[in-house]
Amino acid sequence: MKKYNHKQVGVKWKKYWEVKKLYKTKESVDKPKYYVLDMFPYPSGAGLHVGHPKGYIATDVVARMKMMRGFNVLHPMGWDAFGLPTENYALKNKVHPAVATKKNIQVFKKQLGLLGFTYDWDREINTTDPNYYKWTQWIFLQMFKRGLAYESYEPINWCPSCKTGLANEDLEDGKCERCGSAIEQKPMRQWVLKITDYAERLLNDLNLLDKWPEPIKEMQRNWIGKSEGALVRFTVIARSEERATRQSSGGKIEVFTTRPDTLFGATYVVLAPEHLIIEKLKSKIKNFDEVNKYIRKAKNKTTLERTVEWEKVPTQSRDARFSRQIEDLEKIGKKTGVELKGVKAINPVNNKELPIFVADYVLGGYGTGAIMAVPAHDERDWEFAKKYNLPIKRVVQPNAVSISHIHPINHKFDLTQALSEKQKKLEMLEEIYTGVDGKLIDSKEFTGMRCSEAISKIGVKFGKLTTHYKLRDWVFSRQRYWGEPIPLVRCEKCGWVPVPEKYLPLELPKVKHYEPSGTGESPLANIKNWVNTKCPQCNGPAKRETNTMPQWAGSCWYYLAYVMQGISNFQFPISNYSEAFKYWNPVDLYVGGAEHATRHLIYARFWHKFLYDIGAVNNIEPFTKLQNVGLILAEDGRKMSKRWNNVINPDDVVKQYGADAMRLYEMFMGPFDQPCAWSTQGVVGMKRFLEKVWNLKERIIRNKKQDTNNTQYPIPNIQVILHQTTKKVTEDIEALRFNTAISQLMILVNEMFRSEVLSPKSYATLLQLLAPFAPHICEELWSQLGNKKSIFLSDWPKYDADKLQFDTMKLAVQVNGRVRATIEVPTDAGEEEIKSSALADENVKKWLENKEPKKVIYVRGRLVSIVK
RNA sequence: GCUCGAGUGGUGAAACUGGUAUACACGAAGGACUUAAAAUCCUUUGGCAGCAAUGCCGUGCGGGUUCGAUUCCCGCCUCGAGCACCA
Repeated sequence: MKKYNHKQVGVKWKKYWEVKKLYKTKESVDKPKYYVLDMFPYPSGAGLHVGHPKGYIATDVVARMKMMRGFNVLHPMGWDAFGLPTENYALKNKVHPAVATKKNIQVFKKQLGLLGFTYDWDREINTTDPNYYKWTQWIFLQMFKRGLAYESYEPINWCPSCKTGLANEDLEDGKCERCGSAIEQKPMRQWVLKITDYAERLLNDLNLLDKWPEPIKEMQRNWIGKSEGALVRFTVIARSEERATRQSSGGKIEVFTTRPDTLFGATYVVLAPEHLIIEKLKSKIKNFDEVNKYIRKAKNKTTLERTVEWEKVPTQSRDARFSRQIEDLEKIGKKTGVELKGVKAINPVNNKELPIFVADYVLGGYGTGAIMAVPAHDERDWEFAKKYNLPIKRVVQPNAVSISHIHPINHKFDLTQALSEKQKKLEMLEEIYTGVDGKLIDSKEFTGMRCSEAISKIGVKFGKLTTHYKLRDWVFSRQRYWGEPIPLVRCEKCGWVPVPEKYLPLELPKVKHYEPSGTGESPLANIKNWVNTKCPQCNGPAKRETNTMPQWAGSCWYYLAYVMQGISNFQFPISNYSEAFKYWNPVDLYVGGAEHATRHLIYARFWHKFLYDIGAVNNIEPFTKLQNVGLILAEDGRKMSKRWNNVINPDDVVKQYGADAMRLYEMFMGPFDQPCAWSTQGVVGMKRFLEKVWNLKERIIRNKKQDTNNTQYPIPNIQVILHQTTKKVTEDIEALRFNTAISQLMILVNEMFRSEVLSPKSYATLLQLLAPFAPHICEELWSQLGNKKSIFLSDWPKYDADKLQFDTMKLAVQVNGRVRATIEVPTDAGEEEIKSSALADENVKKWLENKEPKKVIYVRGRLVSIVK
């Protein structure tokens, strides 16, 4: 008997699959489709570590099973290759980014090739291929034509180290997500996509995604950040202490509030330090110098907060620079502000004059940058009012129910007393109520009205009901080289003119120098003969847009590109692909890291909805089911990184233990979406298991030669376990519970191992069930059984629901909730029969102490519980 | 601070809808084979007591509901993730 040689088996079958084109996806066959997609990798210079393929293995297991279950499966792979890392790498190593990209892709492809995936490489895509990005450009132009891409001069996030503008999504704690530098606000010209037009749909349609992880949906909801409220205008007057008359200042402050019902409780108004009205009121503000000084300090503080890397500074070893920064921050304090003396705001509900403050706790970038403060019903306003001794006025009386929620009630608790204590505290303004379960007090004609009703009534009467989102429009231009050129031309006569479709792709010019200029201009601006062009409309002199698209552009539609690849090589028009889109969309299963929750996954949903609106696709959500991959950590429990020198290369693992052992191990490690540390010992265990499967084959041969009578172990046992395993493996793979599927396969193999003999049929079934996880070895053993066709062309095993149980079953017998005996009864025994045999058990009798049981409960197939 | 998610052997982890907690694997210990080692195979492996049968304890902590709780309820602790003055 030949020993299992993973290397030989691996090479042999990879070649066979390639030659037979086994994984070539066919169009429009008479089968249901299944589209299973991985988040395509960014081919970096470092190559893959063992963590990367985890998701790919999972989709491969699903793809193989679906194939065997009769689906027409699309399981493609490609490269998301534009972006800063490659460009920076290229600059550092003095190679062109296109060259570096090509090389990196080769390495990645070779590494992936070792693992035996079912990718249809005929559909490979690459976002940096002009043939690909002409469509990225085309989609952008469609947005431009419909007013969804616009030019803006607003200040944006600027990373001084990467020398480019960034979208909100690209920030982490106010720092550049890529390099960690503090972000500056820099006013500059940029292209922006109106994603906010889709905010409501992006939010609502999350409800359709019942196969997405709840946390991801929650993150998107937070990111979109919808809040409903009202805009209310406060007139600003000039008021001097000497003169008792109001003087119009000409200014108005508009505030956004979600609680217009508390308008009667507003006791002051607060502006963000960035608010423009402050400058306008300059002449009316008596303490303008003080205010101005404060504003500078506040802005400084924001920068400081962004610069200090709290989490990276251990308390013991803060260096002088950090200590100083932190000290400065602490000196400035938490919520601070300054009153604008000489001006007041008029509350529209009661004509009262309210003081106006500028304070750091109001953000310039949200709402209108101004708020009305209701300290009695808002935590932050309350804090501020306490600190600066400002008046607090209650206008909401909470319901008794909501009071009792504040104080947890237990049995020894006197509710009436608690209520009155709570009431006292509220009245003394020692505590506040911020909820909406209550009625208005002291609010003129609205007194007595429920908060929820008053929100709209007061909102409509004194302001305008509106909805606000945290989501900002997507800053879509980058001042860097390695990205898709934005296909627009600036003509003095015609303005911005799109590059006509027939001239797409607008190719990225090949240049020697592509360093970022840092001036806010893209490096493309220096290439005169590229920049200077003719207007497509009037043929007059014109200049090209020199900014490029952000890294996320190409991944917004790539799942459609794989489908297009099956039809023709990216030919216009889009209608060429309608049929194919109709067949393959949406993606049935999408697997990837959770870090994409608020970027790629929002952007792609946005683009897809847009493509739906222009009739390019006919469904409104691109991904039916989303599954997150849990990170694989290094053996030491840290993230795998060059820095820690703990990276494990999949090539080495494959070489030593084989692709099948590695695949099996990564699926067995633990729940798929949980992070887990790598263990080389674990891989060894999987190799042992595969050897066991290999050696089992011997028992079939022996069966042919020898008499089957002399066996202690009845074969029917294997039959039952085989049916159980078929059921469990099928269900578990569908639900992506790979670890328990594999453990069930191990149970089956252990059982087969205990048996002297094995029928070829049982063995074949085992191989089929194991094949999605360990394709090479199963294919080999399958062919050794005499099969001429690939195991993946065979039909997935079916189980018989009647054969899932043994003839007898073991039941636990509990007396007063404790297991005191185990009885064995025929599986088809009736309830009475089982109860009496439980009561007849010696041990049960002992624990019953000859008393009559009060109650006997039988739980089907589980246990008998006797109450003494 | 707020919102989720999670705490089970030496380790990764199982457990259907409230029904025998620790499946499966790793590691460890002992044994067989071997000149020896590796590999392989067999046995043991939650804790305590006991020769054993068996008993008691045990799923982060404290309570509760139940014949029965890892699972449900209340309160707390720890860890992880996300958001972080969003009016």
